[in-house]
Amino acid sequence: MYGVPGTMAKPRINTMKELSETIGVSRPTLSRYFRDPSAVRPSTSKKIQERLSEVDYVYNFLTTRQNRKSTELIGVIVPSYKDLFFASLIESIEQSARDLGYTIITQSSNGDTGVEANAVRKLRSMSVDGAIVAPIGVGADHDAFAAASEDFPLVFVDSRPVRSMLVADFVGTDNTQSIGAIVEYLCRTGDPPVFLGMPDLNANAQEREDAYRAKMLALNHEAIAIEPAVAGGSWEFEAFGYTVMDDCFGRREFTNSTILCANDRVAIGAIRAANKHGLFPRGGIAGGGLRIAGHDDHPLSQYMTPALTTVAQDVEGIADAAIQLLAQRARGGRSAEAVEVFLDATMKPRESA
Amino acid sequence: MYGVPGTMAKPRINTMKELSETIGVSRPTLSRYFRDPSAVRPSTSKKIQERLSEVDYVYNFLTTRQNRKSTELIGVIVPSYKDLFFASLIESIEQSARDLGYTIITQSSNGDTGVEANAVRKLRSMSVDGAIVAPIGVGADHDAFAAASEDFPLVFVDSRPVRSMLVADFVGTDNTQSIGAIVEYLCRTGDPPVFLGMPDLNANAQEREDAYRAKMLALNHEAIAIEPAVAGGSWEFEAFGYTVMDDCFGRREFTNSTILCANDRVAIGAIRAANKHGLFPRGGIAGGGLRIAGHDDHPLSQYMTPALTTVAQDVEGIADAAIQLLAQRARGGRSAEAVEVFLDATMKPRESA
DNA sequence: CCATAAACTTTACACGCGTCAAAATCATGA
DNA sequence: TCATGATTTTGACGCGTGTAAAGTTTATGG
Repeated sequence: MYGVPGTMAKPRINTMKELSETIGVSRPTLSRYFRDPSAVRPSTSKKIQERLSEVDYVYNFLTTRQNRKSTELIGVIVPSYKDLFFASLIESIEQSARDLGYTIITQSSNGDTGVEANAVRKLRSMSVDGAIVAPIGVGADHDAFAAASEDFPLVFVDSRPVRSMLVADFVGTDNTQSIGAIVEYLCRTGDPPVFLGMPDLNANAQEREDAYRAKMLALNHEAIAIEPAVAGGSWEFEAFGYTVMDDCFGRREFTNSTILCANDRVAIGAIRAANKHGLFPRGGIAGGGLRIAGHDDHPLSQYMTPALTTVAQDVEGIADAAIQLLAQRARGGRSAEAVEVFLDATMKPRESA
Repeated sequence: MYGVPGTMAKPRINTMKELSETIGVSRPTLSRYFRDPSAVRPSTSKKIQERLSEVDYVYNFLTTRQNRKSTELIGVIVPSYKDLFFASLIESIEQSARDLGYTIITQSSNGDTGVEANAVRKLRSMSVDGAIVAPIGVGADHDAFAAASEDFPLVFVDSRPVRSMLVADFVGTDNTQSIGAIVEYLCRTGDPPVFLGMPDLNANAQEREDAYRAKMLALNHEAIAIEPAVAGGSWEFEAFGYTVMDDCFGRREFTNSTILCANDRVAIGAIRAANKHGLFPRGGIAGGGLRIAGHDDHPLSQYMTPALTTVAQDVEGIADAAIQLLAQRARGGRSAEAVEVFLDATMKPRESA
């Protein structure tokens, strides 16, 4: 089937043994060539290379990985694909990994700790060299992670596993710095902000609120957290932000405030609520009354109206640091001490605050 | 490292042989048990199950797949993770696949045909049972796909491969129906729309414009496509939509038109441009003048201001149909004829038009 | 042309599991 | 208790590749 007009297919070679016969070198030599082309004599290397281009040979991924001491596989688990922050993270991880010759196995835990545990188990069964996990946090399967960390290095990103889970590497944004920066900015440019948290699904929820309170205290302002009228157990952050603020604005509360949201997706929902209530009159530009700010620099935040003022996480930096750390651990090059890498976020002042 | 306080780890079992010894059954019996627990005597099944819960055994994924006739691996290739349409698609695919016992290998081609070809090659090396590909289209590596389709069934989703590439299965939205529906809606509720295309990166670009022209013709209206002032070679659709319309609106063109965008991401950029120019005065709600509509029902489209009127693709339906089709092909249950499944999209009238 | 080292070939075993055939054991009913 | 059939065990081979040891060929320098 699948007729391919106009091209004649190269002869298909299925195994390395077969290939070695048609190419005229021994199988071990081929094996060495694939591991490192410069490990064989230049004339041989050239010969292999030439014949290789004339046939259609694909190495057997499964078998090679089984027999290598290292599978060069790295697992990635995120709570959701449908979150552009995680999507950006995966894209960066895939690129950084490609450069180092790693293959990425991505899985979504779908915000479900059971699915997350299964994903971790699958990574164990695949003998990955390491895993990068953006954890769910609340209700995580302690044992699954503990067992996995016996098998391979584990680097948490975005948010740290909840307290007392296990001591492991972490790469992420320093919430104290990032929230501190935007609180400072907001206080400097207008009213001190109130805080709209995110659903309590991972450590960032608490950390960012704590960072907000600390900075407000340091700046001698009263910290005020908006009490959500709805239970926030879901990862639908926009809906959360919208519902909570629609409720507030409906009661004419916070309609003239500066609102710092725990992340951009919540902020996008909040902006939507504000626009519904007509609270950004000047063509969408904040004008001294209501202001809304976020956290993360979500790819669409600049397309909101008003364009969302936020702090940008260094996604590429996080991805790169996580991969590097994993690679070092895999080579046994790091101390046994858990490493925590905190990257700075940078202010993105735009229209909304 | 990674001290785990308070829990005593179960004894680690590495191989099936080891497991069979500690459990007291033979290895082949275990193998049969894992394939189908009901294939062994109930008493044996129970015994295995009990002992299994007392130890920490993970099967070797790599080895099992190597030896099975079917790897139960399905590859997925998308042009980008940072596009919520594809992200939704992947999430749905992963779920549908999970139900059928498949493991998904996801890769992003990053809008690069070279990367796409490599991804296809990797899937071949992994001996996947099949692959679901949202193709780039323009400049695709014909040979890579042709070779792959010799190895395993290939289902294209979202957009069909460019003409003459190869005859393969397709699952996606019927652009004629979806564009037709929204053109009809727009004509019925206001001015007939002009069309703002998407960068010419896959078949949808041309198909949707064709569908627009056909429907306009059928409705006896003049078809007008906005000529983009910028070259649109990138997947940054929001930037494309914003730049093109910012340019138009700056010249006071189309400021009072109904604009149908080829997809929501373009529309989001266009809305941003409109808001920048103050073209949605009534608190963001379209009021008979400028109207903007999209295509896809991007997860954030309802949070735009004005909320984006669009047509929703049946993402779950696409994912499910693709997996089902692949599963049937893998079992050899389908004819050799290429199958094309077209799903209907549903109108999502909101505020923007 | 020969000594020497580098590169190669040959041969062999390993990895962990699927799978098959033959032998041994078990459960069931008469 | 025994015959019978179902289940399990034993032993073996296969998958495609990594890898090591031992022997053979090739390149290099004198």
